[in-house]
Amino acid sequence: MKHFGQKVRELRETQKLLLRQVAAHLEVDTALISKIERGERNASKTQAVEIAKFLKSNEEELLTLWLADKIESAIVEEPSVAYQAMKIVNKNLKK
Amino acid sequence: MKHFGQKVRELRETQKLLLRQVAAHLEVDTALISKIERGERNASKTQAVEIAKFLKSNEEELLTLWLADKIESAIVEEPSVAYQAMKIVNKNLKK
DNA sequence: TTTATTTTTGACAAATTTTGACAAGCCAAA
DNA sequence: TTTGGCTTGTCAAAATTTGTCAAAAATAAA
Repeated sequence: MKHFGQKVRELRETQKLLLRQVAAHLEVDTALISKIERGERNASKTQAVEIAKFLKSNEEELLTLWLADKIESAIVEEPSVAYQAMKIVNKNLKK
Repeated sequence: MKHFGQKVRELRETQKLLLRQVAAHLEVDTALISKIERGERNASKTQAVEIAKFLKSNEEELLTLWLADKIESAIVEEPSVAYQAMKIVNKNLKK
């Protein structure tokens, strides 16, 4: 399963767009988009939404990948119990 | 399913300990423990481990609750796709 | 009730983390 | 080589987190 940045890069390249063009749309530095695509930085939610729009992608799909990345970041600190913890969260989600 | 803080409070009260005593062990202010038990603040991983030891609880169980809280915090920003995102994380976990 | 003890609350400064820009670097194509 | 696109490292500013303090509130003891 792809990460947010990977998906963004894929979309961007398919559409033959430059980092510069995406950056311009978000009004940020090109370097930042580069980092986001390579997973070195996480996009803010706003940025994720803007990117989705600009790349004419399914917004929900991209936000899902974006959130998955965030969850994975949280898990890094204690991967050994990640599975069990996810189960708990799932249970809590349903309420 | 309980949250980390709830479980801590339960353990502490069962053992008839005061916030002050737990706080002393972690060398932090009583107010902080109060906040942690009520879920107003998240404990650091170190604190979680120290609390588990002091309350003679199963360390893994407490860490699991602790991580679940962290994941839930991450999810708050975009709950609508949480379930799908969790699925992705689960898949990635298995690799 | 008073009094004493414990817990909670809100505000705050300090510490830490995150953020994005900038500038210099790399690499491939011309 | 030069050019254009992307990457990298570093930095200050901004934002968030952290824990303390003092005071209020709740609880328990007298």
